[in-house]
Formats: sequence, C-alpha cells, structure tokens
Amino acid sequence: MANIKDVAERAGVSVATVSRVLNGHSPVAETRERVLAAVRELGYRPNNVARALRTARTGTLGLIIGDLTNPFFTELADAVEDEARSLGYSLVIGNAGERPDQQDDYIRTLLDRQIDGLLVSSAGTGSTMLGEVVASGTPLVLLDRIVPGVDAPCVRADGREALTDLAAHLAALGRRRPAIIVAPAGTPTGDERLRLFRTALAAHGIALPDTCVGATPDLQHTGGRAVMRAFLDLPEPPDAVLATDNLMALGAMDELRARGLRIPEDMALVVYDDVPWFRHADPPLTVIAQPTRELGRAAVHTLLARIEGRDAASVLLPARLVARNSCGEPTGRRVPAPSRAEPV
Amino acid sequence: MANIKDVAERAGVSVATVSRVLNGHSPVAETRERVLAAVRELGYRPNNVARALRTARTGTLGLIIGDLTNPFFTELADAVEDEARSLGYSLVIGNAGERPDQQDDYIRTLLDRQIDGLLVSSAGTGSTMLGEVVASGTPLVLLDRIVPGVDAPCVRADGREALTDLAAHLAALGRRRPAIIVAPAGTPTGDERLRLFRTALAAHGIALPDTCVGATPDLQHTGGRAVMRAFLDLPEPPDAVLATDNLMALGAMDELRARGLRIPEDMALVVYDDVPWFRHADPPLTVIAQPTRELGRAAVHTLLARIEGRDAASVLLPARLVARNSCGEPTGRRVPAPSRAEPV
DNA sequence: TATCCCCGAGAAATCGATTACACGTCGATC
DNA sequence: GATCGACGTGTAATCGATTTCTCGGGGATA
Repeated sequence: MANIKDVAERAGVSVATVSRVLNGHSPVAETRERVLAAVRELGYRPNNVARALRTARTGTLGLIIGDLTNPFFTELADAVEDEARSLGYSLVIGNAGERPDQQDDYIRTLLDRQIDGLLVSSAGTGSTMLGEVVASGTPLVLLDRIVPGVDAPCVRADGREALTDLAAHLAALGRRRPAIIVAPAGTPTGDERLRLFRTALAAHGIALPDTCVGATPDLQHTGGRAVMRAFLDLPEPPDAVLATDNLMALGAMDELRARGLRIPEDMALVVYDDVPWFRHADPPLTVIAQPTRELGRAAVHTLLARIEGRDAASVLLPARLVARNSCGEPTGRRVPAPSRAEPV
Repeated sequence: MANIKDVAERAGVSVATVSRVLNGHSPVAETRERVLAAVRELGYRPNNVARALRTARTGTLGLIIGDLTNPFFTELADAVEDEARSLGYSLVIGNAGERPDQQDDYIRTLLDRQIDGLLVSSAGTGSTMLGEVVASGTPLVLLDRIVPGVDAPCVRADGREALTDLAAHLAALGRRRPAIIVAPAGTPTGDERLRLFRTALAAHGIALPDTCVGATPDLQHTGGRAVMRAFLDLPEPPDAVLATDNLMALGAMDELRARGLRIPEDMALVVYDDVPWFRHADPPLTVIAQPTRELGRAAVHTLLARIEGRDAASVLLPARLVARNSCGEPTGRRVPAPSRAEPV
C-alpha cells in the first residue's frame, strides 16, 4: 500500500505538502494538481492509524448496548450508526449481552482503541469501568438507561405521558386489575416504570397491589413466562398486563397461549417498546413506543457536543402510547389523543 | 493518561524494558515486578493506536452486514462478535442497509482503519470495493452471500437438504400448488433457493410454474405483501408459500390476515430463517433454519486462517427444516427425520 | 586468571501521518 | 531601491509504542 512518502516522491514535493493538500490547509493550484494526480495514480489512501496517533482523534465513537439480539437495541444502534456516519464518524458496537463484566471488558477495549467518545446503554448498574471512563476524561453519554453515581448526561425516553394515557385507556376499557412485569427492584428503569404506572393508575382509582408486580431476574422471555404463570395462578388473576420489555412479553404470550387464553378477551396485554412485528401480531399489540431513532440521533449530538468541549445536558424525549388491539380496542386509534391512522 | 515513558521513569528503566515486560519477551523477576508495580500505580494502559502503527496489526476485524434491523443478520453478527472476542479480536460492524453504495463507503472506511480482516454479507452484487479489498491484500471472507467474480472463500448455509425435506413435507400434507417469494432474478441466493426448491418439488411430481414465483425488488415486508396479494388474485391461488426471508414473510402474513385467511387451513406458510419469535407466532411457523451461530463461528475461523497466511476453503453448512404448525403439521416434529422435541 | 558467551537492558530507529518552524521568493509600500 | 509581509514549501520534531542493535557484566570454561 502506497504511503504519503511515495506520493510525495511521485509528485516531486515533500510529504508536508502532500499532507497540506489532502487536508486543505494551504496549497495552490499547480502543486495541488500534481499531488492529486499522484494520489490517484498510486491509489493512495491515508493511514488512519498514523493520523490518529498524531492528532489524537480516531474519528470513531463507541456504543455499548445491552443486547445485540434485542430489536429495541438494534433499532437504537441503527439510528446511532446512521447519525454518526452522516457526521463523519464511524461506530464500534460493543455487545454487553446484559452482563456487567462483559460490558466492562468492552469498555476497556474501546478505551484502549482511543475512541473519541462513548455511548453506553448500561447492563445493570454495577459497572466499575464507567467511573474510570469519566475519570479518564473520555466523553461519555448514557443512553436509555441511567446509572446512579455516574456523572454523565443521559439521553432517554420519558414514559410519564404514555403511562398516564395507558392508565386512562385501561380504565376506559373497564380493566380493573392490572399487573406489571418488570426488571427486579433496584433497576432504575424498572423502578421508574413501575412507579409511574402505579401513580397513573391511582388517578383512576385503580390499585396495583404487590402481588401484581412480577419481577424477572433475567430480562428474557423465560422470565416473562414465569411471571405470567404466577399471575394466572393467583386466586384473582389480573385482567391486564404491562410487560416492560419486548422479550418478556413474548414469554407472557407463550404462557397465555399454552393455557388457551386469548388476547384481548381473556387478558389485555401492553408492551413497552414497539418492535416491528408487534403491529403484525395477532392481535396487533398495543404498545408504548419509545422514539428510538430520535434517541439515537440526540445521543450522537450530545456526545459530539461533549467531544467538542461544549456542554450538553441530559435529554428526555416523550414515549407515546400506540393503541392497537391487544386491550380490546378497535384498531388503529391512539388513546386518549384524537385518533390517528397508522399505515400497516 | 500515562504513557510508556511515564511507566519507564517511575520504574527506573527504559521504555524498551517496559515494552518487553508487557509483551512477555524477555523479562526477569526483579525488574519485572518494578515495572508491573509502576503500571498498576499509574493505571497505565498501552495505546493501541501507537501499537497498531508499529506492528501493522490492529486486532480488529470488520463485518459488513446487509441490514442491522434484520434479526437474521443480528444473530449472525452476535455470533461473529462472540467468536472474534473470545479470540482476542474486536469487531467493527458496518451496516450496508442493503445498499451497495453505502456498503462500498463502509468498506473504504474499514480499510482506512487498517482492520486486520474483513467479513462481508454483501448487499447486492454490484460492489466495486470488494475487488479492491482483494487487490489490497486485506484478508476477505464472504458470509452468507456469494458475490460472483470476487475471489474469496465464502461461508454459508446449504439449503439443498432442507428444501428436499420441505418438498416431502408439503407433498405428504397434500399441498399440490406451492409458490415461492424470492429476491429478483440475478440475486445468487434467491436464484439458488428457487432452483433447489423447484428441483425438490419435481421429485414428488409437483410443478412450480412461473406464475407461482414472485420476486420482490425490496427485500422488505411490503414486497412480500405485494407478492402474496398477486398470488391470491390468481385464478388458482397456491396452497403453500415459501417466503425466502423473514421480512417478506411478515408482509405475506399481513395480506393473509387482511383477507381473513388462516394459516395453515387456507394457506401453508414456510419461512427461510428462524427468527426467535417465529416459534411464538400463532401458529408457530415452520421454518428453514440456517445454522446461524455456527456460520458466524466458521467465518471468523476462516478469516483468521487467511490472516495468518494459512489457506482456507469455503464452508458450506447444512440448513435444516424445522416443522412446526404452519403447514398443518402437528406440533414439535421434524420431518422427515425422526421427531425431536423442541423446547418452547 | 584470561577468554568467551549469554543475557539483560539501554539507545535509537521505525511505523505514517501532522504540524511548528525556518527559509526563500515575490509583490507592495515608502 | 531597500524593507517588510505574505505566501508557499521544505526540514524536522512529534505522537506512543515495538524492535534492532549494541554494550556491559557475570558466570563458565580452559
């Protein structure tokens, strides 16, 4: 592979001139043409490793996501990638697999590769490396998940409005015994969703007793299924369930089907996160949709602000209720906002 | 951030010694301990950019996938990532978004970053950069998709056996008018699946007329829906459809539902690629499952072989039919092989 | 006791770019 | 016509590691 020296020789100039031409620093017509011709003829492409060493900028952002096989994170990663790319950065995606140790491992790797900034959807709250990232001065932005004690802006969705709408929706449909499937207590995201849901229900005089709060240690579908099983075995089972993650919802649906129970007749189901196939499910699922792509975009901008030394605050974007048919509602309407047709 | 010079000073040795200790080249007890202590105290971590410049090895592999939001590719990427990671490499994932120009862009970026090797699930066959990769000497392995004219080993699944089983399965269930939804003619993967399916059906005396071959220009669910619509408008609609991609299957299912048609009573449906939620669909879908994780693993090994200068041949792993209920089959059996319980 | 070898460790070259500094040339100004 | 500035370009330092070459000292052998 040709290097800058080869180009310089071929063009009959010094390496400094080549560098200046290529970076648009000061050169003029004649020399410029000779250099560009040499570049073309040799198929020269600058070595980014060398450039990064000298400039201390790699043009690479890191993204750690909770789980590569979770469609919510995938869409998020896709959005981040798009935005980073359009701004001239490339992206290294690290998959934490929902394991804090693997996450720390990955953060270490990315730090060693001298990325310019890091986005993290943290798996759990026990990451020791996050503190080190902040200490090392590498710009850091949290995405989707807060981590207590880590001093970095966080870009995420606010479920208050959507959960308020959901409570109204359920109340209007006569559901009086709601339940929720969440991450274990102590998980900030789970705790918050539980709290907001409970508050929103209270406004309609509906209680959310502790027996109707099911925590899953894993955030997987097996956990969701186990919780649904426990709900159904209750003396007075709930008549509506909010699954706070798409995988847990899958498990819950399996348990319902296994017992021959139908959605929404026997049980209303609402899912957090709008995974593409939910709208094609039978019945189409009522969901709380996070503004995934906007989150990704905002996260990149926030991170770039930090990288460029501007300060950047946390961002909170509203999630919204998308009412389909899994609570008994006629199709294609948003509640309680004015109806809005949804293309299928 | 501390550098090797700081460590050397603190330990009272030269930078060369530090490097040797850290790379295990020739160290001895006493000096070694001093160096390690200094490393610990300063929190030193080697700068990989500098190391890469000197050694011409970045310890990074590139992976270009067709579409980040397609669960098949996600699972593949996850598998590749796992394997690469366990072998001490990190992975940069590039998302081609099924667009050859974006793919070329990405390949360029990765090449500039001096990755040690590249895995590509090519979007289309029109990539001009793939030739350049080969020419540049960067080790290249194709994954899942062949690209004619590119001289590199390819790791992918072989559908012959599965499609043979599928033909037998459909014949046994009395389906006589099968159809297929494929990528447009000229797409190697699509052409091959069509050819193999047709041959397999012929062995049972079943024809696959051209009217029952529907090509979708996009590989998305809208295309799948359009093709299914055309099939259903035929004077004699098919009684079984093979969708050769999970997204196209989604669209096909939408069209069936919109017409009030049921699976499998009114139409048998089989899908290429076993996306996790297919087994939770209603009815659970009969699929042709590719050995995704094995493909990812094999691809990494093949690429490493190339990187280390050993030669490496193409790899072909068998896909298999997983019969669930979408053709009318009782649940949980593989056909025609002996039945095998499948955990749900 | 003298010679040779081996081994550990330092000095310096190196990877390929960017960039501070210095220098020469040219036109403009007084 | 001499001086100054601006401008274009070359020389060389630099980024942080690895690695070659070299040297000094200690142990073994004759």
